[in-house]
Amino acid sequence: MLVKNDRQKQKELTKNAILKVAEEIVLQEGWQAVSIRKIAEAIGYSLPVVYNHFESKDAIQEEFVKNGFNMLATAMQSTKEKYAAPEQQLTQMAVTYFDFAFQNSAYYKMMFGLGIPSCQKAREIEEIGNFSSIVIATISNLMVQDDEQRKLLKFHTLWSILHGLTSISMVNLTAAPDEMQQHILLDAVQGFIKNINR
Amino acid sequence: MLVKNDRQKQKELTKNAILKVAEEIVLQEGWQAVSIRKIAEAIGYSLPVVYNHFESKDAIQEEFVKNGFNMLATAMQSTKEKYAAPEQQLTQMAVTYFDFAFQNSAYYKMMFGLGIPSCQKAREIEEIGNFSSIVIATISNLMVQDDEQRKLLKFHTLWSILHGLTSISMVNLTAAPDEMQQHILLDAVQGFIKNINR
DNA sequence: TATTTTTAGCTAACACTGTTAACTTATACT
DNA sequence: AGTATAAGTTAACAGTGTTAGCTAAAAATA
Repeated sequence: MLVKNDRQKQKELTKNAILKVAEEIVLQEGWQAVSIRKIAEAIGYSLPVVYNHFESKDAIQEEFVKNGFNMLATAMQSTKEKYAAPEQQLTQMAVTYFDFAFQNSAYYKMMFGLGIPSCQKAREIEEIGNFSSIVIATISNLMVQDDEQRKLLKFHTLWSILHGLTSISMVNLTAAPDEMQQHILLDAVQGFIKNINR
Repeated sequence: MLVKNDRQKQKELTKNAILKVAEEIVLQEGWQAVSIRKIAEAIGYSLPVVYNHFESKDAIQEEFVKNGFNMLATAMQSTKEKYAAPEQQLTQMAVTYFDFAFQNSAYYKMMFGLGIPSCQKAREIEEIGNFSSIVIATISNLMVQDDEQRKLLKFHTLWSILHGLTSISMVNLTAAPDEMQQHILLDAVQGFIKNINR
């Protein structure tokens, strides 16, 4: 005979179990490998029990998104409190962001819908090389010293800026209006160009 | 009676038809909604015919990635040729990149495995707001003028930089070694800080 | 305490999915 | 004309998300 509180406690327990199992599968095989049946078996219940805790598979993903952003927010907040100067705060918060993404990659992938398109093969696609060359050639003309390593670094920086802006506004996470997008783009690229020779 | 050339022509034709159908479905419902059966019906053949042109569903996606990077490369090359000064080249190439992503969003989503996590709901998740506030508060301390609109712009710029770097190195598209990642990150963020007051 | 109501859990099914094996039909070549 | 080859078919396997309908146990009521 369970009191109301014990019930709720039990419910939360299995809910956490579900999320934990899902996280493990995501880490090893990706979100598409997560199945309600696998989860059910892992937590020792039959299939429809999962639906008592989550309305759908998408709802599980949504939980990851929410939890993920909460974890990220608290991590960055605590980093911020360790430093006084805003410059240092921002720089260290950037490191925290990056670390969070890789230490909790299951969450990060959910948060931005990264489907991991064949991580293994991605590097072998030569078409990407063509694209890189064109950009690197242009960057090269802006740089005073001819350091191959630095060119590569600058290329990756620029590509990150472009892809980041693009995918964030594509996933529609922000409420930024359309006319703002162009400003963000130019703002970021001009900052990149200004900083290109250190 | 078809000659060898006609055969190959026919084969390429249906291959293109497959890709076109896939593209349409991706645009309207996303990659996960693409099914071999839907494709087969749309091109007027039975199911296994699709497998004569593509080894698997993943192979179709890979074709999108390759074609996508080719299209992107040629678009950026042609933009580059329209300008003389490297600063202008780079700026306009950034615009081209951005435009490509949205005009060919089916391709771009494939190229980076963007799964579109509930585009509709994404904006309603308040957890994202918490995260934003923390970063904006820090950015605010670095800015001399107190323009709310500009703060938002700078936040999106920084977030784009962070997410771009993170997801590109997570998808493992680049051959950048691990110790370079940190450099890219700091390079980008310091460029951002330097440029924060225009 | 006995009876009803609510809850928890189950099995079984539906309508899909990617993928493949085995068969049939039409075309091309000797 | 007869045979090899290619093209295309149906049917099945193993898996997916999701739901309807049933059973057994616990909680609440009388």
